[in-house]
Amino acid sequence: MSIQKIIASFEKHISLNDKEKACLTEKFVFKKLKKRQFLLEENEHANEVAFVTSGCLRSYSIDQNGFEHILQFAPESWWITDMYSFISQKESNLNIDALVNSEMYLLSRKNQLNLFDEIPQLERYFRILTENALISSRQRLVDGLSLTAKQRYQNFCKVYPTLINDLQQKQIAAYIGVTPEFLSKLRSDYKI
Amino acid sequence: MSIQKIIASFEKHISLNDKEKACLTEKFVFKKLKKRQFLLEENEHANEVAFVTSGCLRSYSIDQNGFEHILQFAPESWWITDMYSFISQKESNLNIDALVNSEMYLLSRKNQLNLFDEIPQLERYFRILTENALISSRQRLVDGLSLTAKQRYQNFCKVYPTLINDLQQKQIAAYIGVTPEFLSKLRSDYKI
DNA sequence: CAAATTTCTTAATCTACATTATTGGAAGCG
DNA sequence: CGCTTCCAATAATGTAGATTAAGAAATTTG
Repeated sequence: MSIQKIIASFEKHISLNDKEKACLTEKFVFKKLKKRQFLLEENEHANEVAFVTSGCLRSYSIDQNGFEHILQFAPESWWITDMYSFISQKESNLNIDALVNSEMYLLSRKNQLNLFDEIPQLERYFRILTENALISSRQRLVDGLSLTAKQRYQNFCKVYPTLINDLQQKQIAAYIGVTPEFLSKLRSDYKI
Repeated sequence: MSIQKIIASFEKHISLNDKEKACLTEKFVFKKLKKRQFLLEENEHANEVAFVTSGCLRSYSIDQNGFEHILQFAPESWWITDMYSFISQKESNLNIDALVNSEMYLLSRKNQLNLFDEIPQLERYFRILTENALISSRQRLVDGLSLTAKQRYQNFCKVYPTLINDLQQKQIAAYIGVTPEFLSKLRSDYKI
């Protein structure tokens, strides 16, 4: 069953006995989204974090001029939520939607906090997960400040080789921080 | 004693008994840095995380053209390290130095991991700390993609009103991602 | 305290990337 | 199956912010 993918993810960092696994799995709720459907919209509350078992989601903000800026892609076996809203339980500034038909398991903040008390190893898992997310977010900040658009694109191709084929160019553009037109130019220069 | 500032920081998120506090404090090592001295240099290993009790540190990377890009300021009661090197124990890409004479307590990764086992509440504290750091890092990413340089400067003034007086303009410029010349222009436009 | 160094300001010029517009092709849809 | 909507490519023009330079103010150092 696909919920095994969550267990597998946990067991990369911690070990769980059968009782703990049973306790865990009943806290998750299965959900399907069709392409373009939302998991979360701006001004809603992010009550859950999602573990994607198939497909691909993205989180993004929309600026004053209506442009989308993508914060995160979540393909299979990735977690996604609006961390700010999830933790503070305040209104979200982000949108999360499905780029293709997708399946996922949802864990509410309340259930997550209960799990932290019941299974301290789980708090360790999420501590490690968050540390790694922070490292990559900080690296992306440095890249945004140091690299040209072309270098950021080449970097993206190197870091996410599997995503490159599945994503539209406008999604990649909205992630690396350029217009689709300019990314198209970069790619055509690159071919020559 | 200034190590009380660490305890105070812990107690914002978790509660500790006297025995735990004693166990804790003996794991920290006091350190002073004079202005411009390094806590960490590129290619070294970040073996410790620092809790600043006075002064101000910064972490930054140096790009191909020799320009500095600041990732984080750490004034009093903030933590700072190169998370990537600290966790992976690989070579750091960052530098950390003191902007003014500073005092701090260092906690080694080894001691930190031991503390996580001895005092599970401490793992909770660092989980929360890392969650908050991730939220602000992601917000900064969005701001970098959505806002103009002027908006980022105004934002910085709003979010870090206490830092504005203590920091040189070139440090603020290296944080918000503009040249010192352009920040100077922004500020003169702003006054009129 | 004077010299040296660093930082800030101002201004002219330059460029990486945005904006706008047009076209052709692919994908969704009734 | 044709119609519509979306997406990628190309190109002309525009602009936020970089670069360069040089003098003034502040800070450091001997």
